[in-house]
Amino acid sequence: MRIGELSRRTGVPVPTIKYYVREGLLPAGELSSPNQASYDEGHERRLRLVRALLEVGGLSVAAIGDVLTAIDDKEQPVHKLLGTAARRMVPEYGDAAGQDDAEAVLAREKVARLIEARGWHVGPGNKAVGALEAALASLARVGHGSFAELLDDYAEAAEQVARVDLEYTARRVDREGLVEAVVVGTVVGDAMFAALRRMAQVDASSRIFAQELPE
Amino acid sequence: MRIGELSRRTGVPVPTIKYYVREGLLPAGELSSPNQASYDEGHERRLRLVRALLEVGGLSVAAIGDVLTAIDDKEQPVHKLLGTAARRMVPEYGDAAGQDDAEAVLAREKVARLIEARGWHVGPGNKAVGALEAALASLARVGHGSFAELLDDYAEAAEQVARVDLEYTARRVDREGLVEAVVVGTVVGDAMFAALRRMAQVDASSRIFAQELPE
DNA sequence: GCTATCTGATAGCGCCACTATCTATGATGG
DNA sequence: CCATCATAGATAGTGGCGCTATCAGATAGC
Repeated sequence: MRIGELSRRTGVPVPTIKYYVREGLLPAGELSSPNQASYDEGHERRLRLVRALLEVGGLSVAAIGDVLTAIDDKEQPVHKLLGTAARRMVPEYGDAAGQDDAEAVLAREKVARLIEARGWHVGPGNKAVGALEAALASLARVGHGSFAELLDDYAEAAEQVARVDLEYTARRVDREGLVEAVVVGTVVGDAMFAALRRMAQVDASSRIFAQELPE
Repeated sequence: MRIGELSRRTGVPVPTIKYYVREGLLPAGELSSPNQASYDEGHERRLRLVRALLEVGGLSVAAIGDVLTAIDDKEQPVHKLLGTAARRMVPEYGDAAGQDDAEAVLAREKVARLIEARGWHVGPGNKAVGALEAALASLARVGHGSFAELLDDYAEAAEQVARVDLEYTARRVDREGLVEAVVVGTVVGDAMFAALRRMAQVDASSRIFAQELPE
């Protein structure tokens, strides 16, 4: 198919597709003549993936580029690859936690204790660890440090979710499918859970307020 | 305190503080003379809240402005206020789901069935519902529609989290504290859970890969 | 041949979260 | 009292990002 049809099928404007190709998010079409290129279902699929990561996952174009480059690198062993993928999918909270004040220190301790208690095999270099520390430090700074008491309940729920996530990815057989499943699952899974949490919150609070305010 | 000290205490540059005041995120300092204003702990607290919503929550300045305006509006009844707060804290997936193709229709059905099965009291106008629909539609479009099979497990975990969220907010007595707790809990809670999920995933997959690749 | 479409390249746009600079004023310390 | 510093308020500018517009030259398909 030509670029116009690709655009029509996916709803992505032609100049935007070209932009993605320039940025390395999408391989160029195969040239049949100096100014004619043809695109296949692989391109379409990749393009939809890019849009999902952008719109649902909120990833930046640069981050998507990194993740996809890792996916396409046939050399890298799978577990390393999953690492890069995961690393680029966590937003940078680096400077947010990097204040290194009392709250940051306490947050690090709390996270270390949690990991210890859970027996999790996660190194301190993990970005998610930093993100969690940043979140806890931030809570303390805004005077909601006690929200951290819910940490264990959150962790419990997170373990449940991670379990089914892993079951899902375990179904994949081929390498590319596996990594893609991880990427999609991680990114879209976040959005899914956040939405479900909101819905469950609304439901729970409507039950409470319905009693108190029966108007 | 003067603006310089506020800046030092929070690590936010003076021009940025002024910018926030202009944008309505922060009330102006009390003028003691035409070019001297004093700020108190209330300002400091609010400023920290703004930074938390920006850095951890990833909210836009405009969204934060809306949420804070709602918090400060002493007229509005609490439940309406919680509504506005929640509405502005969900990113706009509107046009992402708005393709109205087969996937979108199926996603809507799935979500409706889930709400039905869970007995949740959530209207279809709820933004979280739209976000979930968008996520599911997106999954289907990238060929990972079967990820939606995990929906029920996700919902279960979300209910657990929402339960403890509600318990936390129920402790608040004063109006402002309540709303703030909801805002902080929602926004930072998302980040917290996402980080925990990553960590749990890493742990779970390390257990699997440790067996397969005992290097 | 004619029109619609294409490639590849370059430049520009709109938004956003700041940041820089300026003037006029006042605070502060020796 | 005066030099120095900080401040308020206003306006303009910056850098990054995700596109979007425009163009020249070439080709497709009728």
